[in-house]
Amino acid sequence: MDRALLLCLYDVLYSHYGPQHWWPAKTPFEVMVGAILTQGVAWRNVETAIARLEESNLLDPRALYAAPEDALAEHIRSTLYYRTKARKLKAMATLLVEQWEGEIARFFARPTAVVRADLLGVWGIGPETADAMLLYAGGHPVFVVDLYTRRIFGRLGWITGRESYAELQHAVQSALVADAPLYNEYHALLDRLAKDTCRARRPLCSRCPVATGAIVTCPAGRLPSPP
DNA sequence: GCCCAGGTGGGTA
DNA sequence: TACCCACATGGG
Repeated sequence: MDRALLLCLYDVLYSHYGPQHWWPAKTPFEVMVGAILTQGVAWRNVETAIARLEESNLLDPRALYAAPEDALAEHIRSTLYYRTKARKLKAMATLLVEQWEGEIARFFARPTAVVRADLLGVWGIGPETADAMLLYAGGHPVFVVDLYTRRIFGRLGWITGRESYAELQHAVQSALVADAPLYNEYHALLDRLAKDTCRARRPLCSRCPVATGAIVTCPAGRLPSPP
């Protein structure tokens, strides 16, 4: 992954869209809950579930840990696979309460690799969810690779699309400095771009700043034209 | 009515 | 390892 191209794309997106203010949550624990609930669904479906959990005072590790799984499931029906996700939330709360007394800050205040291994050990938390939690709840400098990231990089011709999660993450992280605020904003901007283009079934070359001419004049001046 | 949305775990070849 | 499938709502 080319450092100059990555930074160029970032600059173009940031100047076009501005800061995205991710993650939209009041507490780190709410980020962790949201990271599980958003698996495989659009964020708007998650918002109603988060609101219902908040109304019932369940956006707290101990409260979630103590709540019956079936009752929990009813609160999050809007997020698809709600029974599965209720089980995932309980698994996460079990780790945080039984091993960390519900103290999120202390849980994250360890080396990135150690926290990541703990998260990946929880049933229902895979690499993308673990990294979203590390970055947006714990402030750890890990680049989150999601479907949107793959689509954008793929359409720019930067990747083949067959790379593994770890390969893509390593490619980005080794090209950029380890910088949590940068990774935070970059991921959010890629998401925004993808929603404006890929998901709307719109070609990358219309309505997309990558092809509006901004790229052509970027300092690196080497971004390939979209197909 | 039909398709798909910010993933993960489990099963099979 | 590399697919394939279940999970099971809501909006376009």
